[in-house]
Amino acid sequence: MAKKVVPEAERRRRRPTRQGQVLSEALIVETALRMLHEHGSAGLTARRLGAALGTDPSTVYRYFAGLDGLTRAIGEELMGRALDTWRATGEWRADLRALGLAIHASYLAHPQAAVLTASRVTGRPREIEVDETILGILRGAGFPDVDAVAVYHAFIDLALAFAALDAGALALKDEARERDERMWNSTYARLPAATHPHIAATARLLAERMNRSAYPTVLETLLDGAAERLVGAGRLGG
Amino acid sequence: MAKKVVPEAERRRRRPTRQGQVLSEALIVETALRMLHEHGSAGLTARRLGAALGTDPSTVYRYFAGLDGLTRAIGEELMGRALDTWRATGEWRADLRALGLAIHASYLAHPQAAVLTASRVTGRPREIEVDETILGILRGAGFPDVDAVAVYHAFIDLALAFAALDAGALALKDEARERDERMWNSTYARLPAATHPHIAATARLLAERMNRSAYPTVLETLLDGAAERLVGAGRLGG
DNA sequence: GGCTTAATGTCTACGGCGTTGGCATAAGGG
DNA sequence: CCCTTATGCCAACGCCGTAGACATTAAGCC
Repeated sequence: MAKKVVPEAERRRRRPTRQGQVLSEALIVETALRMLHEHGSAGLTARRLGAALGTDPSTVYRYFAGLDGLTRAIGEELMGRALDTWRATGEWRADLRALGLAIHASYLAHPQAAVLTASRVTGRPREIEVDETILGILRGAGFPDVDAVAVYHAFIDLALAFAALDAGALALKDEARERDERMWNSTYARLPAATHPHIAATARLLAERMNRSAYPTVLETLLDGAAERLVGAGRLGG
Repeated sequence: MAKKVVPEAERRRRRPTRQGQVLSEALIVETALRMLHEHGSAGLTARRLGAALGTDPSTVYRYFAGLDGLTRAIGEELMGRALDTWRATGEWRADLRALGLAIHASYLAHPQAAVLTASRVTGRPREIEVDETILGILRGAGFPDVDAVAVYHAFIDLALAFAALDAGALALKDEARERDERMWNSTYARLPAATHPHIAATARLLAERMNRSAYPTVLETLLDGAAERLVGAGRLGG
């Protein structure tokens, strides 16, 4: 832990860096995102961040409790961006679908960052806002609380899990360019039918499909399941 | 990259370490897994591994192309273990369910290792074997190739994505003990109903549910969806 | 059994990392 | 205008992954 981290809200003095840069949490997060894009998911280092900000590396520790704290703030930022692009329509299925895709897309827009953050629960405001929103959609649609919580749990974990998985693939593609991308066209497509009949038989279909995300399909399946739960509950409840 | 990595199969000379240890890929992977358990997911370092093996750290590079190569071998090992605990029954739904749960369980048995490997596609033998198995189950059950591939894609990505997500939570719990675990009982349970009515209304249900994995539920939903796809295809095809 | 050769383990070193503690300084309140 | 202290800067610590040169010894051959 650094000496003491002053929360952004209580910050008064804004002493500029030797190079004239005035720091803030937002600026640091933004710069970190850019560095992740430029140098890959392992490229976020205090020293490089300092250089990019025109600052001594250790200054970052006045704003975040270590790089780990910065990482959590980045996750919070991505979640916030998802929420900002989303609009409610009142139709629960459409709203959930759009929100799920927005979260997924927001993380995939910064795959190198997503790799670091998507599987972490931060408990920060924007993340809580997303949770509240999802529960609101479900309870508003008439799901009994037990079902609303069950669907919420599946929904949010699905979104985050696929965000992390797909971001991993995408980040790898950017970093170790194409090595992985061609796996399905090279390694898998060349397996002999004698030892791997099923892969051999479907190689073309696999190559077509495996470079896309399974998330939209799985999400739709989940929504189907939820819809059935809803009519079931309706029958019982009223 | 190290100087040159000799594949395990072509290894002849087995010169023991100064401390009498005879090395092998298997021994190194096993030791790495133990170290991950003992020191957490960031605790796998060449130096520590060397110490645990009674070896100079750089020796590891004779067996793996860097720690990254070792990491991939660990992933392969976990996937192999999942396959080894699984038995086919001939009933596609039961077989898929069991295989999915086996993969998930195998990774969660070593959460710190799973965090490092679950979102990486290795293209190594046991991983390919799993893929072949899944496709075999689906095609054997009568799924047309297009559907088999679609369900396969959703199935394997779902298993890996949740393995990574849940392992992340579990590894965190072991390392930063309970800080995260109590999130749902502390942070979330204390949100005022005025600002977060839906979370407040369901706080008790959330606390109960959020510390378990959503994977079994989601997997079941996916299998439901697949079953409907199958009867649909049956109607069209025959 | 002795010789050769190259596989394997060991040593040393490089550049980079996160993080801390002490210090200088200038912003803002009075 | 002075005081306080938040804030930025500096130097240093103990890690890290990994490469290159070197030492040793097992295996293959006669």
